[in-house]
Amino acid sequence: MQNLPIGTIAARTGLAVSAIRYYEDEGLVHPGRNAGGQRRYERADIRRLSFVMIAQQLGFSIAEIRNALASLPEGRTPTKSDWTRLSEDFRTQLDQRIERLQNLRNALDGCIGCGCLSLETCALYNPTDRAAQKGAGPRYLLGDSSTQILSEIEKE
Amino acid sequence: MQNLPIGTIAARTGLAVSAIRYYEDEGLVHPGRNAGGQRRYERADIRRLSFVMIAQQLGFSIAEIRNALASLPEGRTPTKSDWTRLSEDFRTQLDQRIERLQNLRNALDGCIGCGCLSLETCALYNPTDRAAQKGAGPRYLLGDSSTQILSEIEKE
DNA sequence: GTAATTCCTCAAGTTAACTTGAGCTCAAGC
DNA sequence: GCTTGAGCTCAAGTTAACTTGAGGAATTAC
Repeated sequence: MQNLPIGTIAARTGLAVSAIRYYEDEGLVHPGRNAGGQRRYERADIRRLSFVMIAQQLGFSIAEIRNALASLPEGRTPTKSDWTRLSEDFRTQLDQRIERLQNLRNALDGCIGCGCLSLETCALYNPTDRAAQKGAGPRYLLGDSSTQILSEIEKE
Repeated sequence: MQNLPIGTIAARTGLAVSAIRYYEDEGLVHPGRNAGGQRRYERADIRRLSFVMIAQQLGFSIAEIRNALASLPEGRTPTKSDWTRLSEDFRTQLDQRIERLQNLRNALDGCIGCGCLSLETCALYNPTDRAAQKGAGPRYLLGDSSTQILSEIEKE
């Protein structure tokens, strides 16, 4: 339970040995060492690494995953409630991603989908109530970094 | 309509000039050249590049976007129905992504969320009806490449 | 007890998606 | 008509997330 070598972890997670070592460099796992200096993992690390893989699939970066994993205890094997807490935060982020994708899909349906990209009334340009936005200017679906995409689509 | 320089395109899309040139190398736009050898874009290219930006936001790779754009005509300005066709395919892919995220969220709710990662009945392991899966083995939520994640979660 | 595995470190390479810089040419303004 | 801001090309650098390789040590198997 306290002494699994890296090859075993690799076999059981499907990760490459090099990837597991990389994750250690990135602070996602913290295996111990045996007398000969080889890494020794606990069973809990398999779950930890599985979480990393799932999160990666969902498009989270290693930095974000490290952040999420920070809520797990290092000294002891995580309990159910440790995992629950972690996955609640994680779920919140997931929900946001899903919502964003859905908003975009809906907007695309009404905008690119109808070929109307150039219209003033384009849903991508003004998802909510246009009249209500005076001083601050319009808010966009894609977030701040993409503001210009949409205002430019409108101009065309 | 036929002679916008790259700086104008950059200003109107919010893309960096270097990014626009990069997209040309990647085959996403095909501007003409003027007598002096400078790139000259059409208005339609702004929409084309806007589409690239939106697709990027949605997590599509340049290769995927190039593929999607392949359904647009090169010789003439795309019509409404050209865009409609493109965005229908695109929407299908979007729908799949959203569905996948939702499946995962639901599975996480019932699995990592409850701390049950080790259970035989784990939703991540067997999202549908386990009894119905005999010869082919279980199907997983994360897709083929992640098969091992989930079977290993179950073992733990 | 030795041969075959497995593991270790550290440096360098890889892919995607761009940016930066050098050195040089075009074009637009006054 | 020349100065100055755009553009051009091509090579090299950048970040994320890893992989590959070299050279050597620890384990395991028989």
